[in-house]
Amino acid sequence: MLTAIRPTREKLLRAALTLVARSGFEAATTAAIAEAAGVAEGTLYRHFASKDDLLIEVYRNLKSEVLTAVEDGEDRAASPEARLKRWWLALFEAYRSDIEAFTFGQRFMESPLAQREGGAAKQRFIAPLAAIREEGVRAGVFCDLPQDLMASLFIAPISYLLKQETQGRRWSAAELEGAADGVVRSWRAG
Amino acid sequence: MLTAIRPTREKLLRAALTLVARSGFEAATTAAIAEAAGVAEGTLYRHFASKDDLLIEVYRNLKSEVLTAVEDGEDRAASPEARLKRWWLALFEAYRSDIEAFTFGQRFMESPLAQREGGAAKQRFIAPLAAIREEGVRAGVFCDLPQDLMASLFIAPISYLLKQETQGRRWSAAELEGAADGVVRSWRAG
DNA sequence: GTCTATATTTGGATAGAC
DNA sequence: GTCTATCCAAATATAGAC
Repeated sequence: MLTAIRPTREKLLRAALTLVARSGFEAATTAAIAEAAGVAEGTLYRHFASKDDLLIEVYRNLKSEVLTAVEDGEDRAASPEARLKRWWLALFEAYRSDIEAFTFGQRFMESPLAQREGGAAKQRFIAPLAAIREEGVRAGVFCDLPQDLMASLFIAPISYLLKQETQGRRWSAAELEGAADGVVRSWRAG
Repeated sequence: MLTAIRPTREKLLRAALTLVARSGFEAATTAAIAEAAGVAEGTLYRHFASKDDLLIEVYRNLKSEVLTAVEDGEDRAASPEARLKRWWLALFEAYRSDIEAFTFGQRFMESPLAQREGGAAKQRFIAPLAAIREEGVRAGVFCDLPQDLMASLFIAPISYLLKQETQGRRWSAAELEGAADGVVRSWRAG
């Protein structure tokens, strides 16, 4: 993410992301962001109207990146269960590949800025999942609970396992397989 | 929680909790906390050495309250699967009964203060869960994945579903039953 | 576009009267 | 124990030279 088309702007975005991920929102002052980006504090305001705008931009960028990475791996021919498992693993890997971005996202969502953002990105994540669920419910392999509940059973473990990776726990491929299988079972008709 | 043995102190603790839950960590300034508690700003420092100490105290109190509430409902005679489900529902209800405390906890854990707290409370949550898992693995009903992975599959949906309750989604008893059953299935041997 | 310097506000914390 | 008044540091944002 954050390609170098507009170098200073991208440096500021990545500096803010890194600061928040490593030291929390409190640490991401305009002075600290500018210093980490290697520019003067005043320069920040040539690229963003405010600090909040900068942080919201960071969040939108990273959501977009993760989504693009995940949408690639789809396989529409497979069974609902296989597709579910594959998508779970793909989403996990997408976040894991930029763990600082993941941590930023977690913190952003617990900040007051989250309300200003709106949550438009969320729907793009939900839609493909809803399609898999629908197909599985029709086939009788998935239980017929509300979509938002099923989505929570799917996404929550990703978030929790990644949080532990930020704290030093590294999940092996076999462990992730096991977790993905667990998530698939949690969706199964009783 | 926050009984009225030391009224001013408890008012400050609850004021801080409410402010963080409703408006985020940024909003919980010493001025705002004191005003919400109905005392002067200087008074805060008669009861706590610093603002951080106050917030850490809030967190420790709420963890302790939730744990006490949950430990009551244990039933050692039941099957591992039944105990797991019962404990999941009990933990959900314990947090739900003070949803502001839950939100505070989420935000606290994403703040730099989390590192200072240490996470001692976590072990008290894990231990009973580990016992249930052990028994189920021996009986061959649960799959044999690492304890921390199993714990994540268990706790993560609680956190996610509660977060949605803070945003207005109210889960019915039937939906929670369904979610709990899903969690139990996620633990089952493949 | 970027820098230096600075205006302005707000935050955490303390002093001292009551 | 509580309040009023205040100090000091830090944070956001702007002005103006280069």
